[in-house]
Amino acid sequence: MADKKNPRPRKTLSAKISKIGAMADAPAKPGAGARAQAVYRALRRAIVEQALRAGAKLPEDTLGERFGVSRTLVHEALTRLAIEGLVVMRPNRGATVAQPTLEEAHQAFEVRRGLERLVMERLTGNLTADGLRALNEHIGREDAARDLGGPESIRLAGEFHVLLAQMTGNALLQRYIEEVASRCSLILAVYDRTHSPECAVSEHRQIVAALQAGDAATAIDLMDVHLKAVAHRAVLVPSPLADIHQLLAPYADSEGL
Amino acid sequence: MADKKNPRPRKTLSAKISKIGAMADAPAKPGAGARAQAVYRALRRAIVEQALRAGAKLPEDTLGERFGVSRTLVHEALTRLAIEGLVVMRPNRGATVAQPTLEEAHQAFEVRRGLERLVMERLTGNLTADGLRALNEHIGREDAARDLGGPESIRLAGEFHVLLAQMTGNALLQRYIEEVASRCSLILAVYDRTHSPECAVSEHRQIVAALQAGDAATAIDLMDVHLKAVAHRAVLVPSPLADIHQLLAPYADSEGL
DNA sequence: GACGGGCAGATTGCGCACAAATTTCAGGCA
DNA sequence: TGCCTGAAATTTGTGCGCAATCTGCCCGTC
Repeated sequence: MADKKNPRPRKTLSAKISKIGAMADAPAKPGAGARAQAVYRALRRAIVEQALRAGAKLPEDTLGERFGVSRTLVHEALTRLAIEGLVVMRPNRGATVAQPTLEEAHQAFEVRRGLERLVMERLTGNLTADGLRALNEHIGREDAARDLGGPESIRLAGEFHVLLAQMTGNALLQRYIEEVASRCSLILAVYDRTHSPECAVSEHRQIVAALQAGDAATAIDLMDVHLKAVAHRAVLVPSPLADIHQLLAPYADSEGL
Repeated sequence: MADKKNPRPRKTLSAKISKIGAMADAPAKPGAGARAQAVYRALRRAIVEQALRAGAKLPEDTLGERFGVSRTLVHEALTRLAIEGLVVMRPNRGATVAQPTLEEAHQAFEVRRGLERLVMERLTGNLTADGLRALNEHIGREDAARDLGGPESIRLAGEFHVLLAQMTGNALLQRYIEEVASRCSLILAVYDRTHSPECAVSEHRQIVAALQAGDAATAIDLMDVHLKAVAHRAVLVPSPLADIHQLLAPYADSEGL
């Protein structure tokens, strides 16, 4: 009632904010700029855990509706994922979950080896008691998730490496490891149907042991072997459906297409 | 359109778009999504060449006005630069050119050493004749720009490393090198008042020579020494800010904005 | 004269709408 | 039957505006 200057039907969107905040790790705070981040994290996890398969379409409208935000924020989240290589955005054609080629897979693992080597060098003999406990705890979770099947265990395996990177105290290194680990997870999702987390977990144990022992050379070597093993498994078992582009490459080339 | 039996009624436009996206200096017609990219590149160059000093404010309105685009696109460009660490965006407070701390500087150079080592490993003994010529050509340009002073020569020094990364054929590695090299350029802009490109150029020469000779160990070592030498000059130096419109004029022109 | 409230200007956060480009689909013509 | 054509339906590109937030300034009070 009161004055006519008081038409205030704005404010209508606050309710949805808390929903977004709840699904990510942000509290029920109406923080500015936090919602795009939340969408970004949600999508990233969905991709890494294969809830969104490689090649899946990601229409901004649909996602915005689902998350309760406008296309603006979805677009920002997608842009970010595109920069990280988890999704591809083609002009006027929309975004889809990326389908890394075999070559891209090799490149990702190559870069990853270089970065993880830095982590090993940095961490050897520098593990705190807290850090060591956190690592063992995480490995325990990996162990527990081993029977739960692929998605969860793929994510945990990646997070082990992120945890290591975190302990270096090098924020940039951590970011790069996060990024390349996500990408590698996607690659495994595409190329490695029979992900066998058992060996990965035991390899993680060995790496931690070498770090604890202060044996840099062994730690680096173990990490290298570990990553090569993971990459090798993936390459050996290509999924025909997802790999169709790669399979047809020579035939397309031979016809000049 | 009579005799030509080209079966691509729908391919025409997409081909045109990708062409526009591919060319780096065509100010004529803006393609989809290309304008945000142009703003991004203009700002990135402006920062790397120190036209925009560390700490400078970057209001979306002002930049949009200067580049002739709306805040939407400026915001996208700034977001990207923020992800790369060249600018800082604080909620509701706007974006500024990043001011890396000494610790961040060390971290950046540490990661960079790891990445550049990968490049050296990859390139040793694998330089093509074309590649070698391109490298020498570039070094020639660095030489020529040596007398022209700071900005140009800082940019060229960074691009030398990008050129090397490009030759590995590893797109991800190239992207990371571009990113970390930009950041290092900003760091040098902040901490290194007496940038002496002379030694850098001669070091670049030595690196190419080692690569050509196929001497991996030497190449890696040279690169390591080179980066450590560059990083070693860390002296704090405050500097005033200047008018954004004028500073950005050449960068806007070069992108056709 | 210093401190605190708050008012005004400057900027960002973000939803929204219109235009352009793409894909889909229905009908028409060899 | 099948390809070509074109219009409708989707979906992205991007400018725009309002509300919220932040900052600086002015002023009343102790």
